[in-house]
Amino acid sequence: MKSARTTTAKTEIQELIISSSVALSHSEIQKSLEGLCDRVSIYRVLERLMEEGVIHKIVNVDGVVKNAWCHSCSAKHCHNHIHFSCQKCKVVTCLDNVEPSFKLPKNYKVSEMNFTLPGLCPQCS
Amino acid sequence: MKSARTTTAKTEIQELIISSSVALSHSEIQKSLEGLCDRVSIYRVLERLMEEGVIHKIVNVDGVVKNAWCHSCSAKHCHNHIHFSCQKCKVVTCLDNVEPSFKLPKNYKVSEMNFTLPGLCPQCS
DNA sequence: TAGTTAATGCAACATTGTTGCAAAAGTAAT
DNA sequence: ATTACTTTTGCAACAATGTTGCATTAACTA
Ligand SMILES: [Mn+2]
Ligand SMILES: [Mn+2]
Ligand SMILES: [Zn+2]
Ligand SMILES: [Zn+2]
Repeated sequence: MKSARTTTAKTEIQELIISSSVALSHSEIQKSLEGLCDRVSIYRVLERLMEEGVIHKIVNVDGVVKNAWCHSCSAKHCHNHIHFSCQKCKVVTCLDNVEPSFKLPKNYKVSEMNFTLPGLCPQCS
Repeated sequence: MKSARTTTAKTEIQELIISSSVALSHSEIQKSLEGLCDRVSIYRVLERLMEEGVIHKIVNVDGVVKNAWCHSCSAKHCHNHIHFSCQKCKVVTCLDNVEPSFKLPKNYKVSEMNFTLPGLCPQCS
């Protein structure tokens, strides 16, 4: 019965992600924290937040992993919304209410969805 | 006016990707080639094939980059089809004729599409 | 066949992420 | 407040992936 503990690192990282309007990468989080904790700890806190189901990861087209707070998924932890990835300002945004529809061939069992659209965001276009 | 040259490495890698029914990662290609060329050369050949517009990259949910031959995009180099990523056998497949539809907010200019669905493929489910 | 230059091999490096283990810190009971 | 217990952290070391510079090799052209 291991119980989670409230630490400065976890609180700070959590607040950072909650208050951010865009998804954050590990390196972006590290810069914001300014040496508050080790880089390994950031990975472990993110891992913990994932297990708690309060954040989700977005693997960008360039391979950079971004972390975003789960705003839309309340009861069941799902995120089948689209992510927009601006090629100019490098910002990744959750388009929480844009959910694509498609028809899959038989016998494919989907467990998750990962949609990322590179392009130009409203600010940059 | 630099002109491309036909080399063993390029020919081999190209044939490997063409004849494969699934998308291939760098390490998978390297294993198949059995020391035919340096790993850096593989990266450079893949880069070249990308520029030629004959292959496309798929960034998997686990961050692994897979390379696939462009079968569906003939004239214009586009790949707005879905990719299925089996969590059991780790295979990534292009579902060339599954194209999702969605409605984006104004002022977003999409240049590419990236759809990946993790789950269980027909063989594994 | 010789000259030109694209492509390669090699070493060195950067970035991202993982693991083991001892030290530190959070939590609850005394 | 002190103690005991266990989670979380810091550090070092490592692995995987990708990039760059430069000398050498090899493909194409004349
Ligand atoms: Mn999202
Ligand atoms: Mn594809
Ligand atoms: Zn932008
Ligand atoms: Zn499978």
